[in-house]
Amino acid sequence: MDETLRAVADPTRRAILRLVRDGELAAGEIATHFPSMTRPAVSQHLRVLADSGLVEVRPDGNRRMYRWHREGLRDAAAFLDEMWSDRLTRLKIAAEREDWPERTRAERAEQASHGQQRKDCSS
Amino acid sequence: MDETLRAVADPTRRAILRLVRDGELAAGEIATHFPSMTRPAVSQHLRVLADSGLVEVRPDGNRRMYRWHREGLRDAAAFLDEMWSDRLTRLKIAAEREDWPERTRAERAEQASHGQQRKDCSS
DNA sequence: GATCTGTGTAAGATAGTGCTTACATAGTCG
DNA sequence: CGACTATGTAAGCACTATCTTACACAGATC
Repeated sequence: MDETLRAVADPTRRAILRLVRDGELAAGEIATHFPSMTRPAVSQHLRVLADSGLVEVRPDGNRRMYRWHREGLRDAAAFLDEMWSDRLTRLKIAAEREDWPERTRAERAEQASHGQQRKDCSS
Repeated sequence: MDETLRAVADPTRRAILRLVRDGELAAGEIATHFPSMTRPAVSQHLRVLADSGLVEVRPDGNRRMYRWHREGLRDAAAFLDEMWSDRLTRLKIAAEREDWPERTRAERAEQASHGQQRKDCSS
């Protein structure tokens, strides 16, 4: 998840993600969208995105086609939702679990880091 | 937004955010949660979080109280929602705007970087 | 097979991050 | 005031990130 968030923190990489979000594009095609930067630089960004699971690669003859991989953002989205939900919501959840917030503040911080899927609200 | 995402990409800083999410804590109090690291290191993390707008600071006598600032994550959340929403949803939005996707792929990638608020679905 | 095209990788320069120790500063309390 | 407490800042160091140029290599094409 560190890797994912760090990957997404770069504006060039976010722009690449938007380019490949709907359909796949060849590496060179992607590179032409960034005339201010050399092709190898773009290639390295693509590698970072692929390593963090944000895009998938498919060889096509000579070329390598990149496409957006939705699941790559799942953990990051889960973190944001966890942070975003308000105190009342989380208190209610805690109450349903018969947890007592004061006792579990640290524990929840711990457990929340590796479970919990995103509430799907837009797809 | 780069700054925000980069701030959140660090696991120590995410842990700090969870600590101050519900109520404010003094810097020293926060530092005690990270025995593996010196107090100045934590102080520097707090500075990064404050600079990126993810926490707010309030002097209290001798101490400095930190608390979670929800709006700090807004742009980051908006980006995730933009990426997360599926092709059909975005096509529908484009249709309502009378945009034609093929023509506007690059344009949307451009404009999407600085508008659009998050659909609030958990608070 | 020779060559062109598309693409990744290596090496190196430069800048940035994240820690540590040592120090500075501001408020509190006797 | 003087000492104690809470905290930020400075300097330095190791490590990492992000570029560039030069090169390697696989697949297409003649």
